[in-house]
Amino acid sequence: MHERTRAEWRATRQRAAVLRALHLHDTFVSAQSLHAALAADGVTVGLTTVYRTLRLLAASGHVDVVRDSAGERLYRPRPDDGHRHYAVCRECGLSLAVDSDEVERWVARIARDIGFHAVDHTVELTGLCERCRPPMSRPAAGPPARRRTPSAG
Amino acid sequence: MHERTRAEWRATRQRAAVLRALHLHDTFVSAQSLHAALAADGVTVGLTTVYRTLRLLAASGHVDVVRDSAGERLYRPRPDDGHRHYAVCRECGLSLAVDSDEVERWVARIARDIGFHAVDHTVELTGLCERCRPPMSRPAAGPPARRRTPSAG
DNA sequence: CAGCATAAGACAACGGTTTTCATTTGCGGT
DNA sequence: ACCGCAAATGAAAACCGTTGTCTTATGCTG
Repeated sequence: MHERTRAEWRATRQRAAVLRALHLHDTFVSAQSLHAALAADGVTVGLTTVYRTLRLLAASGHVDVVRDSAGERLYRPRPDDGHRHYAVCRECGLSLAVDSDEVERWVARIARDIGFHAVDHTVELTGLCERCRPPMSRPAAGPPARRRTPSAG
Repeated sequence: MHERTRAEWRATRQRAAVLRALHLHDTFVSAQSLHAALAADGVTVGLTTVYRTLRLLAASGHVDVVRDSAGERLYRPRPDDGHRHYAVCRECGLSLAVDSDEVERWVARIARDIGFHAVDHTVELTGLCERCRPPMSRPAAGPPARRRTPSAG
């Protein structure tokens, strides 16, 4: 079978839109938020298509995926440096890439110790960023950052 | 208000059953598996009650919760030593408690570095245990361990 | 430009979990 | 031991994110 190297990624208005919207965010976003943002921008893309596109992007390693506490998948374009671990503020959604060499090494060692193969790992840090201080005894240090689900402006 | 220290955990047949069933397993189990196992044992407990009980146990820190790749919650009683991290075999469900001091320290340091407060972390290792070697070039070294969803025998 | 495989979109289906609400039941007070 | 009530149970429906189905539309390649 002499398959010519045909384009494995067809360029469509919708995919471009999803990509663009995705890159407008500095935080992890859910498929639904993205769809809503698109719609709010007057761009009509089917929810199904958003899901499909994100799934493709995730499968091809172009975006990172985390799960929030409710089990919802949140997406974010993977930065050039290949970072794969983040600390996510559970108040405003701010996500910071985190130096993860140490965990990688730790995981590798554990895997060897217990005789596990093909070990995959999930490391998720959630907390409150500096702007979203804990509610207890808050000295009113400015308003907390906005919540996720941005207006995609 | 002079509240007598009243039992904040009412003893019921159902809760005892869920607890007992939970402790019969050496692996993480889903609420549904547990419910099925109970039923197979002739113990009738509503699925709702299983969910509720597990939620309570998780909230009070008596069980650990992980999420499988499908987003399903899996539960396991927390051992006395307070371990909270496991390596789970994605083939047979075998779970091994893992020395997690190093991650704890790592998490604490990261939290300090980036200025996050009240940081919570999820560390999940999934792989193939020794009995469930990778399918590629397997030397037929005995059958893989049974899958999860045990018969609660 | 034609043909066709791929993609989009609307909608239904799915699966796990939670809510609802009427009914039952532990448990503390008397 | 009995009462009463808040807490717990359970069946069914609601929920919600996600995926499947199937028809129509549309890039792409020849």
